Amino acid sequence: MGYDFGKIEKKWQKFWKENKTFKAENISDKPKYYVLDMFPYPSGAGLHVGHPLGYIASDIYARYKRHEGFNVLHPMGYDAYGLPAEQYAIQTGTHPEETTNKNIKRYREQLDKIGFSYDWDREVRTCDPHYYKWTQWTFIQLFNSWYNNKTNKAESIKKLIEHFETDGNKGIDAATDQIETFTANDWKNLSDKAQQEMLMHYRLAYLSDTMVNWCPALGTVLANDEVKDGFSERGGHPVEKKLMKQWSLRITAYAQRLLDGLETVDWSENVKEIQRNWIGRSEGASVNFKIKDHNELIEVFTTRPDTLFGATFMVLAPEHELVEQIVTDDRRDEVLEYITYAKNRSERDRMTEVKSITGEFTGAYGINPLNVEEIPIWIADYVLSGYGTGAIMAVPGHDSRDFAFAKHFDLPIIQVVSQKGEKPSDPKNWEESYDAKEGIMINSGFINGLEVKEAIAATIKEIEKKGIGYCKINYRLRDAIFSRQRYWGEPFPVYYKDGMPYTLDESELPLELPPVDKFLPTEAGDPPLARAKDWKTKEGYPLETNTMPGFAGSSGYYLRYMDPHNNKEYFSKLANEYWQDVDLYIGGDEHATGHLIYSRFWNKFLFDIGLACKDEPYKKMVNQGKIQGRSSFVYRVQGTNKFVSYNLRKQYQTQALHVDISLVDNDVLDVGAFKNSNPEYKNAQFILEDDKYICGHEVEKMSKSKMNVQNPDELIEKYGADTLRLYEMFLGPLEQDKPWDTKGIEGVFRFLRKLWRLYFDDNDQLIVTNDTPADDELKVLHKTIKKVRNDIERFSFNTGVSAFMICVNELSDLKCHKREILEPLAILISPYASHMAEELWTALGHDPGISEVEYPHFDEKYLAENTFSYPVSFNGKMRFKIDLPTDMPVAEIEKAAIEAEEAQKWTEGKTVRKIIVVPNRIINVVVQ
RNA sequence: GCUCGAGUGGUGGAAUUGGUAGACACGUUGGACUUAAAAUCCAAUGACCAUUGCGGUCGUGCGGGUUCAAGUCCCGCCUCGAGUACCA
Repeated sequence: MGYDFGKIEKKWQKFWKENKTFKAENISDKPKYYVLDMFPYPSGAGLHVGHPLGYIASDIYARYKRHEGFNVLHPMGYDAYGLPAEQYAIQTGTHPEETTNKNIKRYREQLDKIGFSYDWDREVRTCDPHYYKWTQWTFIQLFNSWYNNKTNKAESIKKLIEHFETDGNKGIDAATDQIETFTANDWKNLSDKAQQEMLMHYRLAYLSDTMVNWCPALGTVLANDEVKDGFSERGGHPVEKKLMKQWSLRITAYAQRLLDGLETVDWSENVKEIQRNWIGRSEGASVNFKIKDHNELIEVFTTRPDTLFGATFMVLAPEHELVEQIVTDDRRDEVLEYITYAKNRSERDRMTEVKSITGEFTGAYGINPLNVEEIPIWIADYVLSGYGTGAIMAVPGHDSRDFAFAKHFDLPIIQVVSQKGEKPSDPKNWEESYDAKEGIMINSGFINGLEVKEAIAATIKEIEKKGIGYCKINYRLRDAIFSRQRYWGEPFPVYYKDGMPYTLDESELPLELPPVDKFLPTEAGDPPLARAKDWKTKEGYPLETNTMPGFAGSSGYYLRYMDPHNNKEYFSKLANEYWQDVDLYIGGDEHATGHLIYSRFWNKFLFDIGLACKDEPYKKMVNQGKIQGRSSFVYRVQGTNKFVSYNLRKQYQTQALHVDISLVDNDVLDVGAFKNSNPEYKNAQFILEDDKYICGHEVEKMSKSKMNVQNPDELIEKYGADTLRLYEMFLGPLEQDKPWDTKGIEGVFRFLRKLWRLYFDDNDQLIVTNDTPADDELKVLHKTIKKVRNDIERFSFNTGVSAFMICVNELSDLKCHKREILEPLAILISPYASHMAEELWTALGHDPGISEVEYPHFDEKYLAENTFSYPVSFNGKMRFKIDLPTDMPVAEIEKAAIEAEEAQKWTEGKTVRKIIVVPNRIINVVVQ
């Protein structure tokens, strides 16, 4: 019978489930360790081999930590809201909940077969009212909070109202777009509604008219991170800009803290860098320009205030509010026409036509505040309304975009920075701008002769003194749009009175998702929830018809795992203080600008209001690479039904066609199966090489259309879960993208059977003896313990598997069947091949429960050597080896090396200049 | 364009701190066992040259450099991948 993985794996999966082996306790004397996988969306296609890669890695680590005596929290659940189930509902009428439950069930079955050590009692689903009650609850807290820049945290809106009542907004430094000041009297004279409108400018969850990414095909608004290159990430539909009343979260209030927090977490530099770019902090100055014959000011943001003397014109975004006021009558027609043109240009056009330069002169002039010169004001769509103030001072001499614009419209260019010792040249002859970050100021009044850095400081000082500007930090990060015009999401706990939104009382939560007749917008264009019957409060006020976006439910899920069945609160203080934060987070880096920013924000807010005890949610993160597919191809001779084998294809005009990888073994096509796979191929003919049809191959994304999807269930059926677990790890470094190739799995399967044979003979008889192990056997074991421990600690699971292979090869060669060696080995491999380890453990006479047994420690004394086989190099090239005692003095080693018989050949007729000896490493002889 | 990451045999990859390049595995070839198959085991396997044996030369994307010694460090390029894109 041999290694019967099917029987063994079923048995232990059942045992773990029935005994709740991996249940985590909230009260424990043990130290805690929290291992989390990124929240999966249960898609209809089920798992392919790429999905469990990270889960296997985290499972190995979690099991290792359990062996090390930690109380391990290793939960799993589902990010259950999402577009695919809803799109399916629109097409078929099936309720998304039904689809989602079905998919979750499938997902769970697949996960169970791999033998993960999850504590399933803690499972959460974002679409479960017991769960989303707390998502809604958090929204209410955000609505009732504002961000105090002075204390640098979120505070209660009640405190803000009290301040307004006594002092107006004087002395308030808040994250807000409210710039005008008002007094206590002003505040008191406002109507209820006007007061509510004012507060909207402060709330962390607020309703406003916002330029949004509207996706007509999906019928909803999308967040910036859900749009890629002007198309929706899900479905790839075109996206356009549209002004809509939407809920937003004031994540920009946290920009600096989100940036600073990155310094405190152990994440890959890659993801941290992506987040830094996404937050996009830039330091500079805000400067006010007067407008000739007008009272208004134009505020611009610049990172280079030192180049103010080089500003020869100004540019406003076409949407800028001052355009209509300042445009002169003789320019009005052209300017209005340009605004219309800019508005109608889709985001897509704008992106693809970056190089084309367009703009119009407004007829108005701004006044450079430092040299009082009049400079023309233009409008152009290369200035974005959404960044800074939507207006710039153009310094064509030292900014490539301004330069291109100036060249195109023949505007003046002045050089204000020059390199030390270099003569200024005439910008008229320049081919491109001189974007100098260093240099000496010229043509710049009082800052002439200063270094760029000094000039920036001096200019800011001067404009602050004159009251025309100030030092300013700008962020690229935008507030997060939080409304979706969809059905399958959390309803907002919000109702409207006099057109103003109010939150429901916490006692009314959860506000459950109502049934609707169709999952489509109403005829009036309102979101699907507007179809729900009696979608209003008891008092009859209408409820919000938007729903929350996908990232709402996934932002705080890791906190709910700490205390998932709590009906009174999000999670208890006790549970949170025990589990604190996630020690190890494993998942893809594709969430760098979405989930990983939003959940950090969410957590910081909960930290501010005293709920979460940690400011950062994920202490350490490892990003697993993607598993790519390995597609196979057949080559059809053009215009025929003839297929030519890979190496002969060049002799014909061919067309490469994807062929299902299940029809291909080791690049050889199963011709019969291929013929039967499609009626079109029924009568296909083949041009073979060596009587075989060889397929071509290519590494591509794993997808149905490329016919290269590898499903884990089939592999488990054939080889077992332990083989799959090991093979996924053996494939290569966890963090690296790598192609899936089923060929290699045989090697891992062979290894597990070889391991099995150390314990059992061909008749399934245990052959483990109680003999005392020899030194070389102990050495093999301890060498392996050292390597495997080290490899787990540094997440190098592929080399860990290699170490096991080497160990088993060596023990097999030694014919070692000794308990003192094989018992520790079973524990050592238990995080990897968990089912087999339990089986071996019980076969050795122990009670089940290897997962709690202490992980073996290595003893240096078994690794000690008496001799070392020195590689001897001549001028850096290894020539021969020589065995010498490990404690031999250097002088004697030199002598031994030189006098060795093989050395003569290399020293003959040459002078030995020098001998380098690194003890127990290398000998290098320098000859000439 | 900018930022980050990566380039090692036929393939996946190893070399953790500058110290034996190619561990481990796949694949391939040859052999043992077998009526046969599966399974298992043994041997060879970077390229080139020499093969009667000993061997030798080259080799980690390319070109330089530092060093007794470079896949690893420095400088300059090339290619691929990811992120971002008029961010002032």
